[in-house]
Amino acid sequence: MNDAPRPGRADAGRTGAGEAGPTFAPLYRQIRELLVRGLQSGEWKPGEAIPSEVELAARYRVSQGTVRKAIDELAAANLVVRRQGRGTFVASHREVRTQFRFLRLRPDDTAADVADAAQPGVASESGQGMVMTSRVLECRRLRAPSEVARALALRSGEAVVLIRRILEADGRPTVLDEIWLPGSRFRGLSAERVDAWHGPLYALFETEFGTRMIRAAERLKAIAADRARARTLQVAEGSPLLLVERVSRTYADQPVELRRGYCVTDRHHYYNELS
Amino acid sequence: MNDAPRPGRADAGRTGAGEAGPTFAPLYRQIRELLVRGLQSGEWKPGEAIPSEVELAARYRVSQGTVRKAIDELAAANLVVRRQGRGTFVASHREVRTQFRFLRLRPDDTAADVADAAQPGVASESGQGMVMTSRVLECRRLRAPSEVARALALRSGEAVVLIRRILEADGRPTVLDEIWLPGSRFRGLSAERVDAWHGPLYALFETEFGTRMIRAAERLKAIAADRARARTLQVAEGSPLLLVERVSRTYADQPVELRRGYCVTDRHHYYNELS
DNA sequence: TAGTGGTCTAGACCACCGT
DNA sequence: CGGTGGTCTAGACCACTAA
Repeated sequence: MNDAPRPGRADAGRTGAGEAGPTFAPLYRQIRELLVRGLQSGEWKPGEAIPSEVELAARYRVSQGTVRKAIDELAAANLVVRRQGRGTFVASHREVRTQFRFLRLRPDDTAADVADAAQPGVASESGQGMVMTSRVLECRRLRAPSEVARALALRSGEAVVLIRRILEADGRPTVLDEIWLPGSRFRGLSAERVDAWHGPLYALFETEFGTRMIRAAERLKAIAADRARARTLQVAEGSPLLLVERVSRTYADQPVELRRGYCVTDRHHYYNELS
Repeated sequence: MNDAPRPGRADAGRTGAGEAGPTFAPLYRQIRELLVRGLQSGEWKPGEAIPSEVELAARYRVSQGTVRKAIDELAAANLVVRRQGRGTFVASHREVRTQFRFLRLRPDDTAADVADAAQPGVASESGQGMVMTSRVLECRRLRAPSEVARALALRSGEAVVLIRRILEADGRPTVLDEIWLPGSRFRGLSAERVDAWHGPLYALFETEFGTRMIRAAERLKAIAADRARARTLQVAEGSPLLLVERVSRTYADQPVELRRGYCVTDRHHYYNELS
């Protein structure tokens, strides 16, 4: 990162210094991006430890404090998990801590939620009993409809995979998921493969297809169940359903999943915390 | 915070050291709590600057770095806003930056949202045109129903204020809000007062009643419009509505608002980002 | 015991802001 | 210009974990 004893200059050795590009980022942000590149390239895989702070400081010729600040941001973005005395690990959807991060639907009874939620971020972790069983209705490959192509940043007509599945809670159909994935990333994906997998879908994607979902944006609407979906969810036609439309992204903000979840919210609700 | 030259001891001068209480927090966390107390007590009011980092460091006999880390956490929790070269300011619902923080309903057309959202937190700030006009239907005082009392941590039967209002977008009724507030905190609140106020409701609460909403938890459901609400919202009875139930809290996690918003989501959606 | 992340300090310099 | 937050460093010590 720097070559000689540096007199505290904040921008020594900046990438692209002096060029027309965007304003230059501080050192710790450059380090952060280098680390992200390491994660993206698979240099360090989910569940594994990244090098220690001192080692990274030596590698990049930077103080430990600077590396620390870089890692702090990665931890805040849930790309990495710190464990005192052990090291810093690449986040994985296989771990219990993180696997409920993208699952906001909860059973109503949960005494937690609105009631307590004394600790800002911690309350969400208590969501345990959420054992919904998945049943795949179909999994087929087709050409992307234009609106799916747009969401996934594909050319219209490119190959995509469509998974339709039901999530059941206590034997009751609760969520109908329609999941669109880019065909190129998910070659061998099949209904059997999904059904055989025990655990979160994102863990399957991460382990078997090397695609880690990093963040997502959701739009929620209340809609009336059409005939087909009402039937599938075993509710009356016209019943109110919560539609959760999600676009998930991996490193470099590349969209890799479009998901529409149609949720029966008689016994469940979507939980969110604002701050 | 400490008395003499301290040899790097991490827990010198801890509050309650040696007692049975919870495990002791690091220095910067104690400082953070002191600052929160200052905010809570009104020592520094919304919009005002808090003392500079060096001044606080001197006051608490701590290094600037420790104060900095404390303030970092307050900034992360949106209690405070840093402005380089100017100072650190108490967050206020009167400011444009923060006033859309608790408003997740957006018009569908928004080209942003799911489509781009290139920067995690930044995308949300673009929500500008959200100019919905408020019309108060009623504002009355009554005894808290048990379930409202529970949410607001009041004794059942204590005085509460109920505000019912309509939010209109482009002249169309879009949200029906039922807002419950503890009577004790909101003495002079009336329909006229709310109607006369231009700007976010939370800005009114903050400025006129000294109650700042810090964070909130929401539960969302899709429900069918009953006769009364359908009429108010000018939709067909049985139409799907997005019910957003929110409990807002102020300092010390005290609940001070229970709000139920019934949203027509034909032209709008609830937006959320996961990470 | 050795290695890791976590805390705290002290001091330097920078970028930005208002006067 | 002086003051503020922002970056970076170097070094000390702590708490925790695993061997």
